[in-house]
Amino acid sequence: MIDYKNLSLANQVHQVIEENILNGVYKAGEILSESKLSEELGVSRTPIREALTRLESEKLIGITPTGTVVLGITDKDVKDIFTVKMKLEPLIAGLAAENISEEALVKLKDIIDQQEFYDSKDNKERVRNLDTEFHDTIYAECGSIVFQSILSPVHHKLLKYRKSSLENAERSPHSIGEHAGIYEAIKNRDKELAQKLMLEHICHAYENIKKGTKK
Amino acid sequence: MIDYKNLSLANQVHQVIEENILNGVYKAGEILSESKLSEELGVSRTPIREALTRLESEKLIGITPTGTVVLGITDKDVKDIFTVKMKLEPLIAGLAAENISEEALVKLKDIIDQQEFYDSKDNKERVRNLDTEFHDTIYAECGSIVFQSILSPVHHKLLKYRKSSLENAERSPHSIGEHAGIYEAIKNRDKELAQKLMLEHICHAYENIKKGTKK
DNA sequence: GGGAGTATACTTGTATACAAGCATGGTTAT
DNA sequence: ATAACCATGCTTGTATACAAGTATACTCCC
Repeated sequence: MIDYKNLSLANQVHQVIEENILNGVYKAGEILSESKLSEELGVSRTPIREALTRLESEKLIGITPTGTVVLGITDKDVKDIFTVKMKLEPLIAGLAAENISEEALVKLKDIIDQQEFYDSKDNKERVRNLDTEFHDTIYAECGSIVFQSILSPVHHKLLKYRKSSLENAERSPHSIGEHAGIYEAIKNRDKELAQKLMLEHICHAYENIKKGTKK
Repeated sequence: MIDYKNLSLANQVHQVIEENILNGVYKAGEILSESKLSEELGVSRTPIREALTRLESEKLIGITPTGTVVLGITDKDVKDIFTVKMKLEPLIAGLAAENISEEALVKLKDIIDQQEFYDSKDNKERVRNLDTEFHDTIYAECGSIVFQSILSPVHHKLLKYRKSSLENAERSPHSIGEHAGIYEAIKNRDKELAQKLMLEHICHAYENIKKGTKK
């Protein structure tokens, strides 16, 4: 399977703008102009528009004939996202335990190993990106395009909040340990355990985020 | 709130292509060409591309540098969609019972009245479109952009299957009756009842669809 | 006849030019 | 001074031209 993502300017633009929104560089309420983005990023309006179109379907921005406004995500959105994750993601973990391929198992193990490595090097950003990769891999291997298409964008939106959570020095090793547990359960094809551990993993992540946003 | 949907060619194109995919006019595996769509629909490639970009994020098509392939939805997707709906939509109904505005209540009532009217006129298509409007209104009124953005596209994907279900002569009045029950519960701000009735409504719809696809 | 190489006709991806609408600010007239 | 009107510069929306890559089919050579 060829990964075309690296080839397209529009995809790169999408990632950049998405990250800027989630990290607060483009703040909620701010007006984005296609022309300005075009100049800033050094590409024409066409790939910019394509990226904006996708960001709109993710509800991160709102496009009107008179301007494009940043919506971003609120604390309430985060709460709702975790509600969705708690309801659906254990199911996914169970499905993955049934359907995952051997290559994907190797990939999951590799992600966990890398997470441990970069955590020991205190490279938070890599750990965070690998967290996304871990969950995305499970989404991709559950065998359901419906669940994948719902959870993948939803999980991505937690970027900023995962950032504050995983930068909590205590949370990071716990999270990686939980990943390892989930991996083992999936590897052993233990559907029930995978579901249980995934639910706990999400609950812990949410509790940690709540702690982080309150202080 | 102004509805800009009617103004844009790209939105119209999106609707047309989406409908053609869901209704099987464009079959799974078929290759769509931007140029051909452009000629067929009488617009330039630009709005076509915008529509295809959105359809890709809905996972109804897959875009590669060598062509655009129709993915459509399978029976398994429908099963997964109902799993998602059963998990999330009762929550939404409960939230709507808490948050819905008076105008939206009037709108829901009006939708139900129209459904009864068009059902008596045997206008299945209008009944079906009103079903979408009923659920979309509840999504919009639950006060959560996250839930709305997940459930709205997911519900839309059932178009073809809703078609076969609601064209079942017996299901249609039942469905409308269930809508009325949900409306009453939301109007009375009875959260628990709204949740319960919504779950039942979805279960019935799914059972009916299963019956329809098996024969 | 079969195989290799090339040309052609597609595909998506990108850039740019043009159109229409709106908001804002300046200017002019009262 | 104030109000109305007009022009200017923005916005998104659309069309079109060009670029790069690929698959296929045809032709030529062996």
